[in-house]
Amino acid sequence: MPPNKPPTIYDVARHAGVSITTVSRMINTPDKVNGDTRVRILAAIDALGFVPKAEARARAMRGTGRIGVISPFFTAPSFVQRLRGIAEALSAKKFELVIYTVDSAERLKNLLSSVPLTGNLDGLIILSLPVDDADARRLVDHGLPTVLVEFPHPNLSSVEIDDVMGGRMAAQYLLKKGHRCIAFLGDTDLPEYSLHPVSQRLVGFRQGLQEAGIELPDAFVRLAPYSQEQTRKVAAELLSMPQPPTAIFVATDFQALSVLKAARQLKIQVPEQLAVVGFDDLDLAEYADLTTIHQHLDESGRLAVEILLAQIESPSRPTRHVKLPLTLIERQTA
Amino acid sequence: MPPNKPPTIYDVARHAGVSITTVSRMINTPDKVNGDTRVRILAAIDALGFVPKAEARARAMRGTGRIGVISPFFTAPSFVQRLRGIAEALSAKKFELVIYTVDSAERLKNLLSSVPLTGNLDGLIILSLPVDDADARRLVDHGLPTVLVEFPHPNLSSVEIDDVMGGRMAAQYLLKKGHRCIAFLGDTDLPEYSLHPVSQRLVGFRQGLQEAGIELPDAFVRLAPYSQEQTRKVAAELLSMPQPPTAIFVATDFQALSVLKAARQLKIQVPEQLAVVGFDDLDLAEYADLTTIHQHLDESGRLAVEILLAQIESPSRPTRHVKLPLTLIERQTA
DNA sequence: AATTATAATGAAAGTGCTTTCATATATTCC
DNA sequence: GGAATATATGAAAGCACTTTCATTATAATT
Repeated sequence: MPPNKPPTIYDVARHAGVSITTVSRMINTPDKVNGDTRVRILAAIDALGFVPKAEARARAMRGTGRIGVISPFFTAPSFVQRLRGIAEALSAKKFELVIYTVDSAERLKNLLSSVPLTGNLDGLIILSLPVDDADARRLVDHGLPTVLVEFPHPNLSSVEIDDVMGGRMAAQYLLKKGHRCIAFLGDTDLPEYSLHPVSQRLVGFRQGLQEAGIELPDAFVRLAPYSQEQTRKVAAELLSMPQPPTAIFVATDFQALSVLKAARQLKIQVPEQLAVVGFDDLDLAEYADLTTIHQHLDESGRLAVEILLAQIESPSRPTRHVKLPLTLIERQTA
Repeated sequence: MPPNKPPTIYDVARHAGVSITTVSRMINTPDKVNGDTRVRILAAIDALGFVPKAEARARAMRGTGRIGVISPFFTAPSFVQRLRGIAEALSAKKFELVIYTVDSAERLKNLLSSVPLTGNLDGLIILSLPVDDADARRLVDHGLPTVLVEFPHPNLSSVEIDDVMGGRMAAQYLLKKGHRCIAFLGDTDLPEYSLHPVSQRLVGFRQGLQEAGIELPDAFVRLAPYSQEQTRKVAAELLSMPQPPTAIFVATDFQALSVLKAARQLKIQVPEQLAVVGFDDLDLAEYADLTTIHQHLDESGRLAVEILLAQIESPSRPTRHVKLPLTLIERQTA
C-alpha cells in the first residue's frame, strides 16, 4: 500500500539509522558519504519513495541553483565554444545550466517576457543576442542578475569583444605582409540584429586599410549565408574575378574554412597566391592551420559566469563591462 | 528604485510597519486583515515588487516542463551535434532544457543518484554515457522517463548506433578499394567505460577484415588521446613505420582530421598514398572532404526527444530500442 | 457596568531542507 | 609512536514562509 503522507527527509534518516544531515548530503554531495551509508540511505530512499520537496529545497538554499543561458541556435561553433566555457565554470560551482535556444529576435523577446524572470532562475547569461532598452529595463527591474556576451548594453554587465579592433588587426597584418588587394567575406545571418559583430569587424577592417591609404572596393566586400556550401560558392566567385584579391579577411573561422576549400578546388595555392585570415580561433582553426584572430571563446563563457556569480552574491555591485583582448595567431594561411 | 535584492516578506512587513504574520495573512486570507492595514501592505508589496517565492515558482513551472540531458563534457563535437538535435526538437515543444555535464563515470553515478530526485525533471536523456543496472532500476523505480543515446540498457528506451556494423562497413569499403595493409586509430578517453563505441568499431572493423582473410596486426592498432596534437603524433608514428599502412580507419572524424594533418606534414598524398576513412560525419567532415561513416547525429537527438515525449505522455508504453542506420559517405580521402 | 463574543495582530513554533561547525575516527608522515 | 591531516558524521542554526495561539482592542449583550 502506498503510504499516506509523502515521506520527509526525517523518515528516510530514521529508516536508515542516520541523521538528516547525512541524508541531505547523500542527495547533494554523495561523494562525501561513505559507501556503506550511501547504500543504506539509497535503500531507505527507494523503500519509502522519498522525493525531496523542491520548494523547501529552494528555500533552504539561497536561490534555485539554476542559471539560464539564452543562446542562438547552436549553428555556429563559436556559440558552442562559449557555451563550453560556461558549462565548465558552472559545473565547478554547483549550478544547473538551463539552456534556452532562440532562432530569432522575435523569440528572444518572447522568452524575455515569458521566462519567469523571478523565482525560476538565479541568474541569466545572454549569448550573442542583442537586448534592447525595454528588455534591459525589465531585467534590472526584476532584479535578475544578467550578463551579456558579445552584445553589450549600458545597464547590464557584459563581456565584450572588440570586433572593430579585430578587423583592424587583420588589416594591419595583411598590409604588413605586403598585400594591397584585399577582400572581405562575412556572413549575412541574423540580419535583423543591429550592430552585428561581423559588421563591426568590417568597420575595423576598412579603417585599418584606410589608415594605410588602401581602398576596399565594394566588389571586394562579400556576404554569404553561414553555410559551408554557400560560402564556398561566394568565395569561388570572388576568386574567379578577373583581378582577384591576393588576401581575404574572413569574418568567421567557419567560413574561412570554406574559403580555403574554394581555393583548393580552384587550385589556388595558400598562402602563396592567396592569404586567408579568419576570426574566432575555433578548435578547428588549429587543424586547418588557419591564421586567425583569436578571441577567448571558452574564456568569455567562463568570465561571464564569474561576473554573474559575483553579481548574484552581491547584487548591489555596479555592472561591469569587460573587454576581452584579441590576439592574432599566425599559422600557415597568411 | 528597482529592488536590488529579491524582497522577502520581512522587507514588506518592515516597510508597512506590521509583522510578517500579517503580511502572510494578507497574501493568503486577505479578508482577515483590516482595511487600513491591507492598503498599507498592498502599497508596500507594490513598492518593493514583492513576489512570494513559492508562488513564483508554481507559476513558473506551470506549463513549462523540464527535461534534463546528462552529457559528457562538450569536448567532442559529436556530443554537441547530438545536443543540437535535442535542443532543436525541444524548443519546438514547450520544454526547458537542463544540461548536466559530466566528466567521469564517478560523477555520472553521483548525478544519477541525485538528479532523478532533485531535478524536478519530467524526463531525462543520457547522452553517450553508460548506465548500470542499479542506475537503470532507480530510474524506472522513480518513474522518471529516460532515453539513452549510444549506450543502451535493456530496461530503458534507447537510440543506438550499430558501431560494430560501422566498423565492418569501413573495412569492406577499404577492401573493395584494394587496400590490404590497413590500420586502425581510435581514442583512449573514457577508459573506465566498458563497451566503448570506439572499441565496438574496432571489433566490427576487425571482423570485416577477417572475413576477407586479412590480418590486423597489433602494430596497426593505435590509440591516442582525443586531442589534435596527440592524435597527430600517433598518426605520424604510424605513417613513419618502415612498412606503413596504405589505409587508416579512424574511429572518429575529429581524429581523422589530425591524421590528415599528419599526412600533410609528412607530404603523404591523400588518397593516392594513404586512404583515410572517418566515423561520425561531423559538420566539418564535409569541409575536409573526408570519406566517413555517417551516423545521424542531429537525428539521434531529435529521435531521443521524440521517444521521450511519447513516454512522458503515456508512461505505460514499453521501452523502445531504435537503431539508427549508418551510411558510408564517399568523399575525397578514400 | 460587567461580561462576552469578535476582530486584528504579532510572537513564536513549525515546515522540510541545507550548511556550518564541532566531534570522532582513520590514515599518513617523519 | 605521536603529530598532522583527512574522512565521516551529527547537532544545531538558518531559510522564507505558514500556522497556531496568545494578546489586545473593540463591539455587542445582558
